[in-house]
Amino acid sequence: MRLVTWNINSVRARLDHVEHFVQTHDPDVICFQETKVTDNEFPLKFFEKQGFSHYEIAGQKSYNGVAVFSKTPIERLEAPLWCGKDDKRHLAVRMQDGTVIHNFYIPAGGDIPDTEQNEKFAYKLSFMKEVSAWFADMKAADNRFILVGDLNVAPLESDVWSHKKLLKVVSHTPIEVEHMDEMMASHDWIDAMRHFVPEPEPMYSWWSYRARDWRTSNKGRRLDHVWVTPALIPTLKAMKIDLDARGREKPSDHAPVIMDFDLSK
DNA sequence: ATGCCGTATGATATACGA
Repeated sequence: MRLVTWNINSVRARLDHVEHFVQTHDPDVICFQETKVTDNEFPLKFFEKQGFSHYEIAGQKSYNGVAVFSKTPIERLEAPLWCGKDDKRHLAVRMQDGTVIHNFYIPAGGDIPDTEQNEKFAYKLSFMKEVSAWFADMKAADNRFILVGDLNVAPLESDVWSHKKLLKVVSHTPIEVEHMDEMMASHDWIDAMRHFVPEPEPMYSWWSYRARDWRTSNKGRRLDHVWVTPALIPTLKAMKIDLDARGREKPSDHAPVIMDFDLSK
């Protein structure tokens, strides 16, 4: 099973990118974040043509929005209204074999890493707190859960181009890393990307649009994640961050992350 | 990295991203 997570930064602005990606990599399931479109405006016919007959979408106008497309049937699961907001940042689905996929778009958190001065930062931390409590409540040793998405935190030193320079930059501050550590501990989540690229090897999935030459300067951050519960560790087969997608004309600022599983194990 | 950019919107400026 080939699973992809991709912050697409507007699905309608990126259909040619999706088509090229699907033809090149043939994923079975794609989890999108930042679709930026209401459900009734979603280009569903395009995805059906690409071979994805099964989907769940949760969108709104302009901001946020998540979607899951699958070649095999998926069933949507109930999930909370995080922080009391219907912000379209989470979709939970179950595949036919019982594996559950959680697709998240965690709030970016604004510019100032201070909960007093910046309510977006407070919202980001509260969101992570609520997610942690929710997963802690449903913890069971045999759960086969996958959590993917744009989590908007680069927790490790080697997840950013300069640990020192980003310590006070939202996405890599110690308080955010603490909240992410708590989230990981809440269900014994394993960082499946780091399973394949251990520290201290740098690993990034996002590069700012503002860099003149993102590939050469390589001032990236690893904001996109694939986590699995311990029962799924033996099923992990391969991982790739598709830098080619980031290098195409008018790309998303996030690269797709591809994870291959052997779920028969 | 407070920026050299990009997306969306009853838009010709503004909110948001990170």
